[in-house]
Amino acid sequence: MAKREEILTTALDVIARNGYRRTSVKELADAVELSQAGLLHYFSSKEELFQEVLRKRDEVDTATYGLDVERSIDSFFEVIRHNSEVPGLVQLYAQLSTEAADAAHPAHEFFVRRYDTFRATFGGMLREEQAAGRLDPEIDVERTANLFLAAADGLQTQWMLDPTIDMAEHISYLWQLITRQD
Amino acid sequence: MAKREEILTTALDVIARNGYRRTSVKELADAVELSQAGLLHYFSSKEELFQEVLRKRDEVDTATYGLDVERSIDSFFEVIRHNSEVPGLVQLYAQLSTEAADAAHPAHEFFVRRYDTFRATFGGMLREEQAAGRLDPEIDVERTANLFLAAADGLQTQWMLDPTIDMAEHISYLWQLITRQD
DNA sequence: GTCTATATTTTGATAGAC
DNA sequence: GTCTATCAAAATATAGAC
Repeated sequence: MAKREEILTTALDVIARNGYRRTSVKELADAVELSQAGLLHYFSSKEELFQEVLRKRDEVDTATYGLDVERSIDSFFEVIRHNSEVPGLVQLYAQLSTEAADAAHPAHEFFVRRYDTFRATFGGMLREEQAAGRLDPEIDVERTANLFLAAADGLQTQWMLDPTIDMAEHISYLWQLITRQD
Repeated sequence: MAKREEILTTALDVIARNGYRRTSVKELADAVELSQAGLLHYFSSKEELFQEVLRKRDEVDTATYGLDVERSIDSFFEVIRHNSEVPGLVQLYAQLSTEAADAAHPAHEFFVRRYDTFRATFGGMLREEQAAGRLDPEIDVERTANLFLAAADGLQTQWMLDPTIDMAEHISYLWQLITRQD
Protein backbone atom coordinates (compact mmCIF):
# COMPACT_ATOMS: atom_id res chain seq x y z
CA MET A 1 0.00 0.00 0.00
CA ALA A 2 3.00 2.28 0.41
CA LYS A 3 3.28 2.48 -3.37
CA ARG A 4 -0.31 3.60 -3.69
CA GLU A 5 0.32 6.41 -1.25
CA GLU A 6 3.48 7.34 -3.08
CA ILE A 7 1.53 7.51 -6.31
CA LEU A 8 -1.07 9.81 -4.80
CA THR A 9 1.50 12.09 -3.21
CA THR A 10 3.44 12.38 -6.42
CA ALA A 11 0.24 12.87 -8.40
CA LEU A 12 -0.73 15.78 -6.14
CA ASP A 13 2.56 17.37 -7.01
CA VAL A 14 2.42 16.77 -10.73
CA ILE A 15 -1.17 17.91 -11.06
CA ALA A 16 -0.60 20.95 -8.88
CA ARG A 17 1.95 22.05 -11.45
CA ASN A 18 0.56 20.79 -14.73
CA GLY A 19 -3.15 20.88 -14.17
CA TYR A 20 -5.72 18.27 -14.92
CA ARG A 21 -6.50 18.79 -18.54
CA ARG A 22 -3.00 17.92 -19.60
CA THR A 23 -2.36 15.14 -17.16
CA SER A 24 -2.95 11.60 -18.44
CA VAL A 25 -2.49 8.38 -16.56
CA LYS A 26 0.66 7.85 -18.57
CA GLU A 27 2.22 11.05 -17.29
CA LEU A 28 1.52 10.19 -13.71
CA ALA A 29 2.96 6.76 -14.36
CA ASP A 30 6.17 8.33 -15.69
CA ALA A 31 6.44 10.50 -12.61
CA VAL A 32 6.51 7.49 -10.32
CA GLU A 33 8.52 5.43 -12.77
CA LEU A 34 5.87 2.90 -13.53
CA SER A 35 4.31 1.94 -16.81
CA GLN A 36 0.77 3.05 -17.44
CA ALA A 37 -0.50 -0.45 -16.82
CA GLY A 38 1.68 -0.70 -13.75
CA LEU A 39 0.04 2.34 -12.25
CA LEU A 40 -3.45 1.23 -13.10
CA HIS A 41 -2.73 -1.89 -11.13
CA TYR A 42 -3.43 0.24 -8.07
CA PHE A 43 -6.58 1.88 -9.31
CA SER A 44 -9.53 0.44 -11.11
CA SER A 45 -9.85 3.36 -13.48
CA LYS A 46 -8.64 6.81 -14.26
CA GLU A 47 -11.66 8.33 -12.58
CA GLU A 48 -10.96 6.48 -9.39
CA LEU A 49 -7.36 7.59 -9.47
CA PHE A 50 -8.28 11.26 -9.75
CA GLN A 51 -10.95 10.99 -7.13
CA GLU A 52 -8.40 9.47 -4.78
CA VAL A 53 -6.03 12.31 -5.56
CA LEU A 54 -8.67 14.76 -4.36
CA ARG A 55 -9.41 12.68 -1.29
CA LYS A 56 -5.72 12.63 -0.49
CA ARG A 57 -5.58 16.36 -0.90
CA ASP A 58 -8.42 16.88 1.56
CA GLU A 59 -6.61 14.59 3.94
CA VAL A 60 -3.41 16.62 3.69
CA ASP A 61 -5.22 19.96 3.93
CA THR A 62 -7.25 18.87 6.91
CA ALA A 63 -4.11 17.73 8.68
CA THR A 64 -2.25 20.92 7.79
CA TYR A 65 -4.93 23.52 8.40
CA GLY A 66 -7.09 21.72 10.90
CA LEU A 67 -10.33 22.14 9.03
CA ASP A 68 -12.65 21.20 11.83
CA VAL A 69 -15.03 22.90 14.18
CA GLU A 70 -12.28 23.42 16.74
CA ARG A 71 -10.37 25.82 14.60
CA SER A 72 -11.77 29.24 13.94
CA ILE A 73 -12.86 30.47 10.57
CA ASP A 74 -9.32 31.63 9.95
CA SER A 75 -8.28 28.17 8.90
CA PHE A 76 -10.75 28.50 6.07
CA PHE A 77 -9.01 31.64 4.87
CA GLU A 78 -5.66 29.92 5.16
CA VAL A 79 -6.72 27.06 2.94
CA ILE A 80 -7.89 29.53 0.32
CA ARG A 81 -4.62 31.37 0.51
CA HIS A 82 -2.80 28.09 0.11
CA ASN A 83 -4.90 27.16 -2.90
CA SER A 84 -3.43 29.93 -4.99
CA GLU A 85 -0.12 28.07 -4.70
CA VAL A 86 -1.50 24.96 -6.36
CA PRO A 87 -3.33 26.06 -9.52
CA GLY A 88 -3.43 22.59 -11.01
CA LEU A 89 -5.21 21.15 -8.02
CA VAL A 90 -7.73 23.94 -8.07
CA GLN A 91 -8.31 23.13 -11.70
CA LEU A 92 -8.63 19.41 -11.05
CA TYR A 93 -11.11 20.09 -8.30
CA ALA A 94 -13.20 22.51 -10.33
CA GLN A 95 -13.24 20.24 -13.31
CA LEU A 96 -14.05 17.04 -11.51
CA SER A 97 -16.70 18.57 -9.29
CA THR A 98 -18.62 19.81 -12.32
CA GLU A 99 -18.18 16.58 -14.25
CA ALA A 100 -19.49 14.74 -11.22
CA ALA A 101 -22.74 16.66 -11.44
CA ASP A 102 -23.98 13.76 -13.51
CA ALA A 103 -25.43 11.24 -11.08
CA ALA A 104 -23.89 8.45 -13.12
CA HIS A 105 -20.40 9.82 -12.69
CA PRO A 106 -18.22 7.60 -10.51
CA ALA A 107 -17.20 10.54 -8.33
CA HIS A 108 -20.74 11.81 -7.84
CA GLU A 109 -21.22 10.33 -4.39
CA PHE A 110 -17.79 11.48 -3.32
CA PHE A 111 -18.62 15.11 -4.02
CA VAL A 112 -22.09 14.94 -2.55
CA ARG A 113 -20.60 13.66 0.67
CA ARG A 114 -17.76 16.14 0.55
CA TYR A 115 -20.13 19.08 0.34
CA ASP A 116 -22.23 17.68 3.16
CA THR A 117 -19.14 17.41 5.31
CA PHE A 118 -17.90 20.87 4.46
CA ARG A 119 -21.29 22.41 5.06
CA ALA A 120 -21.39 20.84 8.49
CA THR A 121 -17.84 21.87 9.30
CA PHE A 122 -18.21 25.41 8.11
CA GLY A 123 -21.60 25.72 9.73
CA GLY A 124 -19.97 24.63 12.96
CA MET A 125 -17.33 27.30 12.56
CA LEU A 126 -19.99 29.93 12.06
CA ARG A 127 -21.77 28.82 15.21
CA GLU A 128 -18.49 29.16 17.08
CA GLU A 129 -18.20 32.69 15.77
CA GLN A 130 -21.74 33.39 16.92
CA ALA A 131 -21.00 31.95 20.34
CA ALA A 132 -17.87 34.10 20.54
CA GLY A 133 -19.94 37.15 19.73
CA ARG A 134 -18.15 37.84 16.47
CA LEU A 135 -21.14 37.01 14.29
CA ASP A 136 -24.73 38.16 14.52
CA PRO A 137 -26.69 35.32 16.18
CA GLU A 138 -29.65 36.14 13.94
CA ILE A 139 -27.83 34.96 10.87
CA ASP A 140 -28.98 31.75 9.20
CA VAL A 141 -25.97 29.53 9.57
CA GLU A 142 -26.85 26.96 6.91
CA ARG A 143 -27.48 29.44 4.16
CA THR A 144 -24.46 31.48 5.10
CA ALA A 145 -22.22 28.43 5.13
CA ASN A 146 -23.45 27.43 1.68
CA LEU A 147 -22.85 30.94 0.45
CA PHE A 148 -19.28 30.99 1.71
CA LEU A 149 -18.49 27.67 0.11
CA ALA A 150 -20.15 28.83 -3.09
CA ALA A 151 -18.20 32.07 -3.11
CA ALA A 152 -14.97 30.18 -2.56
CA ASP A 153 -15.73 27.83 -5.45
CA GLY A 154 -16.83 30.61 -7.76
CA LEU A 155 -13.79 32.70 -6.97
CA GLN A 156 -11.67 29.80 -8.11
CA THR A 157 -13.25 29.98 -11.52
CA GLN A 158 -12.58 33.69 -11.73
CA TRP A 159 -9.06 33.29 -10.44
CA MET A 160 -8.24 30.53 -12.92
CA LEU A 161 -9.33 32.80 -15.74
CA ASP A 162 -7.61 35.83 -14.27
CA PRO A 163 -4.94 35.10 -11.67
CA THR A 164 -4.84 38.71 -10.51
CA ILE A 165 -8.07 38.07 -8.64
CA ASP A 166 -7.15 37.59 -4.99
CA MET A 167 -9.40 34.82 -3.69
CA ALA A 168 -8.46 35.10 -0.04
CA GLU A 169 -8.89 38.83 -0.03
CA HIS A 170 -12.34 38.53 -1.56
CA ILE A 171 -13.50 35.92 0.92
CA SER A 172 -12.16 37.98 3.74
CA TYR A 173 -14.08 40.96 2.38
CA LEU A 174 -17.23 38.84 2.35
CA TRP A 175 -16.62 38.08 5.99
CA GLN A 176 -16.24 41.78 6.63
CA LEU A 177 -19.48 42.55 4.84
CA ILE A 178 -21.35 40.01 6.89
CA THR A 179 -19.84 40.87 10.25
CA ARG A 180 -19.75 44.64 9.92
CA GLN A 181 -21.64 46.62 12.56
CA ASP A 182 -22.54 43.54 14.57
CA MET B 1 -26.87 31.81 -41.80
CA ALA B 2 -30.41 30.93 -40.78
CA LYS B 3 -29.34 27.31 -40.50
CA ARG B 4 -26.55 28.22 -38.14
CA GLU B 5 -28.98 30.01 -35.88
CA GLU B 6 -31.35 27.09 -36.05
CA ILE B 7 -28.54 24.78 -35.02
CA LEU B 8 -27.68 26.94 -32.03
CA THR B 9 -31.27 27.29 -30.92
CA THR B 10 -31.86 23.56 -31.16
CA ALA B 11 -28.56 22.86 -29.46
CA LEU B 12 -29.60 25.05 -26.54
CA ASP B 13 -32.65 22.92 -26.19
CA VAL B 14 -30.96 19.57 -26.48
CA ILE B 15 -28.16 20.48 -24.11
CA ALA B 16 -30.55 22.02 -21.61
CA ARG B 17 -32.18 18.63 -21.35
CA ASN B 18 -29.32 16.20 -21.83
CA GLY B 19 -26.38 18.05 -20.44
CA TYR B 20 -22.94 18.50 -21.86
CA ARG B 21 -21.13 15.38 -20.89
CA ARG B 22 -23.41 13.18 -22.92
CA THR B 23 -23.88 15.47 -25.89
CA SER B 24 -21.66 14.79 -28.87
CA VAL B 25 -21.59 16.64 -32.17
CA LYS B 26 -23.37 13.68 -33.69
CA GLU B 27 -26.33 14.02 -31.35
CA LEU B 28 -26.73 17.69 -32.10
CA ALA B 29 -26.52 16.85 -35.78
CA ASP B 30 -29.32 14.32 -35.40
CA ALA B 31 -31.48 16.89 -33.65
CA VAL B 32 -31.30 19.25 -36.61
CA GLU B 33 -31.40 16.44 -39.12
CA LEU B 34 -27.95 16.92 -40.50
CA SER B 35 -25.07 14.50 -40.66
CA GLN B 36 -22.18 15.11 -38.30
CA ALA B 37 -20.09 16.45 -41.16
CA GLY B 38 -23.01 18.55 -42.31
CA LEU B 39 -23.23 20.25 -38.96
CA LEU B 40 -19.50 20.83 -38.70
CA HIS B 41 -19.75 22.68 -41.96
CA TYR B 42 -21.03 25.59 -39.87
CA PHE B 43 -18.45 25.41 -37.13
CA SER B 44 -14.74 24.93 -37.31
CA SER B 45 -14.66 22.60 -34.34
CA LYS B 46 -16.64 21.15 -31.52
CA GLU B 47 -15.19 23.68 -29.11
CA GLU B 48 -16.30 26.54 -31.26
CA LEU B 49 -19.75 25.06 -31.52
CA PHE B 50 -20.18 24.83 -27.77
CA GLN B 51 -18.74 28.25 -27.21
CA GLU B 52 -21.26 29.64 -29.68
CA VAL B 53 -24.02 27.83 -27.84
CA LEU B 54 -23.07 29.68 -24.69
CA ARG B 55 -22.82 32.97 -26.54
CA LYS B 56 -26.25 32.39 -27.97
CA ARG B 57 -27.57 31.64 -24.52
CA ASP B 58 -26.21 34.91 -23.17
CA GLU B 59 -27.81 36.66 -26.10
CA VAL B 60 -31.19 35.11 -25.35
CA ASP B 61 -30.93 35.71 -21.61
CA THR B 62 -29.89 39.30 -22.08
CA ALA B 63 -32.81 39.90 -24.36
CA THR B 64 -35.23 38.16 -22.02
CA TYR B 65 -34.08 39.46 -18.67
CA GLY B 66 -32.48 42.71 -19.72
CA LEU B 67 -29.17 42.11 -18.05
CA ASP B 68 -27.86 45.62 -18.24
CA VAL B 69 -27.28 48.53 -15.95
CA GLU B 70 -30.75 49.89 -16.63
CA ARG B 71 -32.50 47.03 -14.97
CA SER B 72 -32.26 46.66 -11.23
CA ILE B 73 -30.54 43.81 -9.50
CA ASP B 74 -33.79 41.87 -9.67
CA SER B 75 -33.05 40.78 -13.22
CA PHE B 76 -30.00 39.01 -11.83
CA PHE B 77 -32.19 37.04 -9.45
CA GLU B 78 -34.55 36.23 -12.29
CA VAL B 79 -31.81 34.76 -14.42
CA ILE B 80 -30.74 32.56 -11.56
CA ARG B 81 -34.28 31.40 -11.03
CA HIS B 82 -34.52 30.65 -14.72
CA ASN B 83 -31.28 28.67 -14.65
CA SER B 84 -32.79 25.99 -12.48
CA GLU B 85 -35.06 25.20 -15.43
CA VAL B 86 -32.15 24.40 -17.71
CA PRO B 87 -29.81 22.05 -15.82
CA GLY B 88 -27.94 20.96 -18.91
CA LEU B 89 -27.00 24.50 -19.79
CA VAL B 90 -25.81 25.14 -16.29
CA GLN B 91 -23.70 22.05 -16.61
CA LEU B 92 -22.32 23.08 -19.98
CA TYR B 93 -21.43 26.47 -18.64
CA ALA B 94 -19.79 25.14 -15.49
CA GLN B 95 -17.84 22.57 -17.41
CA LEU B 96 -16.64 24.80 -20.18
CA SER B 97 -15.73 27.69 -17.93
CA THR B 98 -13.42 25.46 -15.89
CA GLU B 99 -11.93 23.79 -18.94
CA ALA B 100 -11.25 27.22 -20.35
CA ALA B 101 -9.07 28.02 -17.36
CA ASP B 102 -6.22 26.79 -19.48
CA ALA B 103 -4.96 29.79 -21.45
CA ALA B 104 -4.52 27.54 -24.48
CA HIS B 105 -8.17 26.56 -24.51
CA PRO B 106 -10.05 28.00 -27.49
CA ALA B 107 -12.78 29.42 -25.27
CA HIS B 108 -10.36 31.05 -22.84
CA GLU B 109 -10.69 34.54 -24.24
CA PHE B 110 -14.44 34.20 -24.48
CA PHE B 111 -14.77 33.55 -20.76
CA VAL B 112 -12.27 36.18 -19.74
CA ARG B 113 -14.26 38.74 -21.67
CA ARG B 114 -17.55 37.40 -20.40
CA TYR B 115 -16.48 37.83 -16.80
CA ASP B 116 -15.22 41.31 -17.50
CA THR B 117 -18.54 42.23 -19.02
CA PHE B 118 -20.55 40.73 -16.20
CA ARG B 119 -18.40 42.36 -13.57
CA ALA B 120 -19.00 45.70 -15.19
CA THR B 121 -22.72 45.13 -15.60
CA PHE B 122 -23.25 43.85 -12.12
CA GLY B 123 -21.02 46.57 -10.69
CA GLY B 124 -23.22 49.08 -12.48
CA MET B 125 -26.30 47.53 -10.93
CA LEU B 126 -24.77 47.82 -7.49
CA ARG B 127 -23.99 51.48 -8.07
CA GLU B 128 -27.60 52.01 -9.06
CA GLU B 129 -28.64 50.42 -5.80
CA GLN B 130 -26.29 52.69 -3.94
CA ALA B 131 -27.66 55.72 -5.75
CA ALA B 132 -31.18 54.61 -4.90
CA GLY B 133 -30.20 54.34 -1.26
CA ARG B 134 -30.78 50.62 -1.09
CA LEU B 135 -27.14 49.73 -0.62
CA ASP B 136 -24.54 51.17 1.73
CA PRO B 137 -22.45 53.65 -0.31
CA GLU B 138 -19.37 52.58 1.67
CA ILE B 139 -19.40 49.15 0.08
CA ASP B 140 -16.66 48.26 -2.36
CA VAL B 141 -18.58 47.70 -5.55
CA GLU B 142 -15.94 45.74 -7.45
CA ARG B 143 -15.28 43.21 -4.74
CA THR B 144 -18.96 42.83 -4.00
CA ALA B 145 -19.80 42.29 -7.65
CA ASN B 146 -17.13 39.61 -7.91
CA LEU B 147 -18.46 37.97 -4.80
CA PHE B 148 -22.00 37.84 -6.14
CA LEU B 149 -20.90 36.34 -9.41
CA ALA B 150 -18.73 33.87 -7.53
CA ALA B 151 -21.57 32.89 -5.23
CA ALA B 152 -23.86 32.39 -8.22
CA ASP B 153 -21.30 30.16 -9.93
CA GLY B 154 -20.52 28.20 -6.80
CA LEU B 155 -24.18 27.67 -6.02
CA GLN B 156 -24.54 26.08 -9.42
CA THR B 157 -21.99 23.44 -8.46
CA GLN B 158 -23.82 22.72 -5.24
CA TRP B 159 -27.18 22.67 -6.97
CA MET B 160 -25.99 20.30 -9.69
CA LEU B 161 -24.84 17.88 -7.02
CA ASP B 162 -27.94 18.39 -4.91
CA PRO B 163 -30.93 19.91 -6.72
CA THR B 164 -32.73 20.65 -3.48
CA ILE B 165 -30.40 23.63 -3.00
CA ASP B 166 -32.35 26.73 -4.00
CA MET B 167 -29.90 28.96 -5.85
CA ALA B 168 -32.14 32.00 -6.15
CA GLU B 169 -33.11 31.87 -2.51
CA HIS B 170 -29.48 31.71 -1.45
CA ILE B 171 -28.46 34.64 -3.60
CA SER B 172 -31.38 36.62 -2.36
CA TYR B 173 -30.30 35.82 1.19
CA LEU B 174 -26.82 37.08 0.36
CA TRP B 175 -28.38 40.31 -0.79
CA GLN B 176 -30.29 40.49 2.47
CA LEU B 177 -27.13 39.92 4.48
CA ILE B 178 -25.36 42.70 2.68
CA THR B 179 -28.16 45.24 2.72
CA ARG B 180 -29.48 44.61 6.21
CA GLN B 181 -29.53 47.58 8.57
CA ASP B 182 -28.34 50.00 5.89
C1' DG C 1 3.81 -6.29 -8.92
C1' DT C 2 5.20 -4.82 -13.10
C1' DC C 3 5.81 -4.97 -17.93
C1' DT C 4 4.75 -5.31 -23.11
C1' DA C 5 1.47 -5.38 -26.27
C1' DT C 6 -2.96 -4.90 -27.89
C1' DA C 7 -7.97 -4.21 -27.93
C1' DT C 8 -11.39 -0.91 -27.58
C1' DT C 9 -13.90 2.53 -28.66
C1' DT C 10 -15.30 6.83 -29.10
C1' DT C 11 -15.61 10.94 -31.57
C1' DG C 12 -13.82 14.78 -33.72
C1' DA C 13 -11.85 16.21 -38.25
C1' DT C 14 -11.29 15.96 -43.27
C1' DA C 15 -11.57 14.61 -48.36
C1' DG C 16 -14.16 14.48 -52.02
C1' DA C 17 -18.58 13.30 -54.56
C1' DC C 18 -23.02 15.23 -55.69
C1' DG D 1 -24.63 22.83 -48.47
C1' DT D 2 -24.88 18.32 -47.47
C1' DC D 3 -23.60 13.63 -47.64
C1' DT D 4 -20.69 9.25 -47.37
C1' DA D 5 -16.71 7.44 -46.08
C1' DT D 6 -12.57 7.40 -43.89
C1' DC D 7 -8.94 9.00 -40.99
C1' DA D 8 -6.74 10.19 -37.02
C1' DA D 9 -5.55 9.98 -32.46
C1' DA D 10 -5.71 9.47 -28.14
C1' DA D 11 -6.01 7.19 -24.10
C1' DT D 12 -8.06 4.03 -21.22
C1' DA D 13 -8.66 -0.71 -20.21
C1' DT D 14 -7.18 -5.48 -20.36
C1' DA D 15 -4.66 -9.96 -21.35
C1' DG D 16 -1.04 -12.45 -20.40
C1' DA D 17 4.12 -13.13 -19.80
C1' DC D 18 7.69 -12.77 -16.40
